[in-house]
Amino acid sequence: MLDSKNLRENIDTISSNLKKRKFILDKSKFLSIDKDRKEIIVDTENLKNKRNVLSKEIGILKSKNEDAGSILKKVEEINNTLDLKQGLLENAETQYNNFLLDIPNILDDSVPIGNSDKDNKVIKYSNDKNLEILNKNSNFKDHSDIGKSLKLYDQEIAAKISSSRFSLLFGELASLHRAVAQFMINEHINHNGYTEVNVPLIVNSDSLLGTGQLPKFKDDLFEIKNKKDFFLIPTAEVPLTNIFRDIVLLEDDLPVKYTSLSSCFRSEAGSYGKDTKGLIRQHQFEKVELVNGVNPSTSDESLELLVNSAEKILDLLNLPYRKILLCSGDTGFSSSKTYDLEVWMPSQNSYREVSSCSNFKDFQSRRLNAKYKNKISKKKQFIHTLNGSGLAVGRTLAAIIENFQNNNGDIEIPEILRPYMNNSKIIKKSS
RNA sequence: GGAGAGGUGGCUGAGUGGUCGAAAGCGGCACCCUGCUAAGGUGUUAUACGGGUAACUGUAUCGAGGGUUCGAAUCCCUCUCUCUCCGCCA
Repeated sequence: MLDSKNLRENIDTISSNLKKRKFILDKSKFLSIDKDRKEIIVDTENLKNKRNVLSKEIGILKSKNEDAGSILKKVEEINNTLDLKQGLLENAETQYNNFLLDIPNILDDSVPIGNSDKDNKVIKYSNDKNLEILNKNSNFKDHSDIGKSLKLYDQEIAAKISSSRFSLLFGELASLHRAVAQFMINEHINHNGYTEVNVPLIVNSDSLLGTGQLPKFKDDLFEIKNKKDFFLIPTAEVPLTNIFRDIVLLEDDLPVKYTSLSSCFRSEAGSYGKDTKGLIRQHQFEKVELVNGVNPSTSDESLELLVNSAEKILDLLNLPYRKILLCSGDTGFSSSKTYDLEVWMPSQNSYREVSSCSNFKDFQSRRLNAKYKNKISKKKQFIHTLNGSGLAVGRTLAAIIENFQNNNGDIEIPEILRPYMNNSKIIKKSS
């Protein structure tokens, strides 16, 4: 949510900024909504003031045992008009709030202008030497076929147990999955300054409103039916970021950096027929999430650090990937600037997103009411929040399987993961 | 799941219908004192939004939402969270 004061005072600048992401701000509508609301507020406040003054007089008269009849009548009149105004006020407030909630975040100046993902800017390609080796593999298969032929992956049984878009991993592939997750979160804890948090996987609607999944993106969520106001988390961003909701941090405590390995649940409504094979698009998947609450003066640097932490995982796994700066048209609603990391998926001959790192500035913290106390001004100010995946575990596993497959269908275990796999080097078909 | 108790300012804790945004203490801040010295004194100290150059001033907020009333921290209803006991349980 944008700062309404800022919007009022800089409406032209903000409007042209939002235009970059194809959002047309109805300036005159905002100004009139804003003005109407204010007039009604001033109006009702004045009436309330009158009532308060008169009520006090009544109290004084009554304590002296004097008659307060005439004043009572006046107050009654005031209350009647106040009742009428109340409806108007509520109406004006809803209009005002809805208008503000529908406005996306202001884009950072460094975000390239563009319409779609085609206009995203590639910052760099990494580890691309693997690419050549892979292209020479004549028996090349996708990760789900490799898993199946090793008898370590099954989607059909998962469909029986649950439904489509679920998977079962067996044996060493299950272990490898766990190893990937362990490795990732350990990196962030041990080398990137993160505090591990174990979070609730079920959250209430307030939390989802705070991070922006609600009200706009309800269809993407799993809602728990028999328990009202319960949802499965689509990402650990929700519980982690909501740690900051309604609290005031000390400036010296910033930045606060939390990480969590959690399951994530997404309904994937509207993606029928897309990525039906394999681990790419599942209703349930694991992800290591990184969340920062920072001093507003340092959030630009924090975003770079955050994306570097995620990149390092791919580097250490020696997976080919590219780093992308999303263009104005592709940057998410709440984000002011977003980097994506995309890992090379040879079977699809394309790069697939494994991480998305965003700086929300004060857009989320305003909704969350997440503040810190400024040491100099002693004022409470909104923190800046950031988050990023570090990384999506299932997709990373798929990328490992595909990029580290051998001609004979075995999977080589990336060196950095071997300590997590009893030092074995390879996953072979058991005969 | 059953029974009970309770949610008041940074903290502790008064306040059961009327000059209560809220006593007192602690803590914080400012100044003063400097032979009561790991002390003493005085003052000050919530947040959000609005009006005013400013002094100042208005409205709202005592877990949340609704209700009663001219007037609610205080009465009624619903919800929620915490604590204690019992049951169940990984």
